[in-house]
Amino acid sequence: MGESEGSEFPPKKQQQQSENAYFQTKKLARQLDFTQGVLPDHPQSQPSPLQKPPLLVSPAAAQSQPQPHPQSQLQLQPQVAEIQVVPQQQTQQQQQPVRAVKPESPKSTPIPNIELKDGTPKKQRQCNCKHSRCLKLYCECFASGTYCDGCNCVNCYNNVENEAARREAVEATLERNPNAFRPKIASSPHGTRDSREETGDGLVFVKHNKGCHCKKSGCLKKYCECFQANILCSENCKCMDCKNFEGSEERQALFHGDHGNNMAYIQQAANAAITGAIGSSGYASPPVSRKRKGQELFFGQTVKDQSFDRLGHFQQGSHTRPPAPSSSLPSNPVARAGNAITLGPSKITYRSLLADIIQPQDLKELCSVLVVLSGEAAKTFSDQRNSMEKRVEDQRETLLASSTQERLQSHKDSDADKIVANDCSSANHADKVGPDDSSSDGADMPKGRPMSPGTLELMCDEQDTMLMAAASPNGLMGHGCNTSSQLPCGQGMAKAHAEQERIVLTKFRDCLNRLITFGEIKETKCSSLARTELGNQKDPLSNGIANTRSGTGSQRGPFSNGIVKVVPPTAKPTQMVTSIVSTSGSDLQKIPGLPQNGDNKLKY
DNA sequence: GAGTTTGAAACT
DNA sequence: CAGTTTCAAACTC
Repeated sequence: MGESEGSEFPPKKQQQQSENAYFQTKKLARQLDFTQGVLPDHPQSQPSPLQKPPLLVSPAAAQSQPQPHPQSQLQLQPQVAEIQVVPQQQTQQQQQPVRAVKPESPKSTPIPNIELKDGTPKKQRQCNCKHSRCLKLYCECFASGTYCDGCNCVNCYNNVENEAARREAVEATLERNPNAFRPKIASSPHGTRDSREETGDGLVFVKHNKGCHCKKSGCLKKYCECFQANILCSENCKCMDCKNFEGSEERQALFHGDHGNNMAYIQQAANAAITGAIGSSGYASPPVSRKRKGQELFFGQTVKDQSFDRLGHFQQGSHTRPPAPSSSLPSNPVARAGNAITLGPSKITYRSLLADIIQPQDLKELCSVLVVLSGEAAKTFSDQRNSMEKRVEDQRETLLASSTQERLQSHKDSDADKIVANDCSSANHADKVGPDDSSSDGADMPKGRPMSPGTLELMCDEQDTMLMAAASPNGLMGHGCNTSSQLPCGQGMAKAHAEQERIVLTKFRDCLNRLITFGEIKETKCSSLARTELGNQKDPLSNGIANTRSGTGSQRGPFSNGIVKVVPPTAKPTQMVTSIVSTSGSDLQKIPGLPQNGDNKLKY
C-alpha cells in the first residue's frame, strides 16, 4: 500500500487548494506533464500497443463471483480471441463506452463494430479525464476495467506503467463498492408478465441494478444511465419526472421516426449473439445489456422483433410513471427457458451457442456409449487376464517339475503370488466394501432420481465392484477373482479399472473437445455474421441483420427487423453427437451388441 | 470549442 | 444514510 497515496489522489477537500502540490507530486511520480491539456493521441505515452483491452473481464469476473483478488480481474486478457462489439467510430462522442452503463442512446446509437480481439479492433472510447487520473469510476475506461489507450485524459494512471497505483485504485473502488465493476444492467428473474407464449416459464427483466436518480433529464437523455443503457427505468430508480417508462409519450416521440434506433438493437443482438453465449450474466459489454422495455432483443435463433411493434407494446395509459413502476411496468420481461432467454412479448430469444449442439437425448446416447466402452474395456482386460492366468499356471506346473532348488525358487514365486493374491484379497475386500459404501454413498447421490445402471457403471472409482460386475455382462470379471484366488487379480482389476477409466474419460474428453469445437465454429459464424451485417446495414428496419443463410429467403421474414439471427451450426444435434462420439474412435463401432446400422443414427 | 448542465461517484 | 462536492460526459450555443 505504499502506493496508497497513489490511489488516494486528490485528497478530498483540500484537493483544489493542494491540487498544485498534488499534481506536482504526481508529476514527480510520472515525470510527465499533461497539464498542457489534451494530448493528441497517447497522452500517457502508452508504449505498448495496448488496445483498450476489452476488459470485459473485470465486470464479467466480478459478475460471476466475488472478487477475492479484485485487481487480478482487471488484468489484460490479450490472448483470448474473444469477440466484442464496439461502436463504430463515428465521432468520438459517439463512441461506445465499454462500460455497461454507458451504451449509447437510441438516438445517437453508433453502429457498432464487431471486432475480434486479434489486433484488428479499434479503440472503443477515449476518456477525457483530467482530475481523476483515470483511477476512479468517473473514468469510463477504468470503470470498464480497461486501460486507457489513446485517450485524451490527463495524468492518466490507468495504464500498465502505473499498474500498482491502478491496482490500489481498483481495490479502493471495490472496497467502497464490491460491485463497482459489475455490470449495472442486469437481467434478473422477475416476472409478472405472462410469458406463456414463450418457451419458458421464468421471466427475466433487464434493469439497472441501482437505478438512476435523474431529476431534470426526465430520464430521456443520456445523462440517465437507464436511458443510456436503452432500458426503461425500473423500481430501482429514484428518478423524478421520469419519462422513460413504457407508454411514455415523450419516449415514444423520441423513438418514433428515428429509425437509427434500430442500430441499437442490432448492436444489442449482435453483441449478445457473440458474447452472450456464455449466459446472461456474462460479459458486461454495454451493448449486451442494452435493451428496451416493450421491445425485444433477440439473441438467438428466432428473431421476431418488430421495430415498430415494440412501441405498440407499450402500455397504454399512465404517462406518469410511478417512481416504482415495476409492478405496473413490467419491464423487459424475459422468459428464460433452458438456455434460451426470451425477452418480452415478441420472440427475441437468447440462446447459448451450444443450445443447438447438445440435446438431452444426445447425452443419454453419450452415456450409453461410455457405458459400453467401459464394459468393453473390462471384457478385454478380463480376457487378457485369463490368458495371463493360464500362462502363470503353466509356468507354475513347470516349476513344480523342476529340481529342488528350482522348486525352492518356485516357492518363492508362489509366495510372491500369494502376496499378490493377498492384495487381491484385500482389494477384493475393498471392493466388497464398495457396495456397502455405495449404499451409504447412495445417500450422497441425488435423491429422488435413482441413478441409472449406466451412470453407476461410470463411477469407476467409487464403486469398483459394481462397476466390474455390471460392466461385464457375461460375468467375465467375476471369474477367477475371489479372495481365495492365488492369482494377481488385484493388479488385474486395478489395471482393468484404470483402463476402463482411461477409455471412458478419453472418450468423454474427445466428446467435450468436439463440443467445444462446434461451439467455436458457431461462435465464429455468429461473429462473422454480425460483423458482416453490421457492416452492411443499410436499411436496418427492413433488413437489419439477415439470416446467415442468406440464400434462404424464406427465412428472412422473421429477421427482417434488424435483429441478428444466430444460425445454428449446420450439423444437427444428433449428428453432432454421433460425430462427437463415433468419430472419436472407430473401435466404438466394433463393439458387439450395438446398432451397426449405417444410417444416420448413432453409430458407436 | 467553450461553456453549461447533468447525474454518478466520491466524500463528509 | 443524507447532504455536499467532485468529476466527466452530455449537451447547448
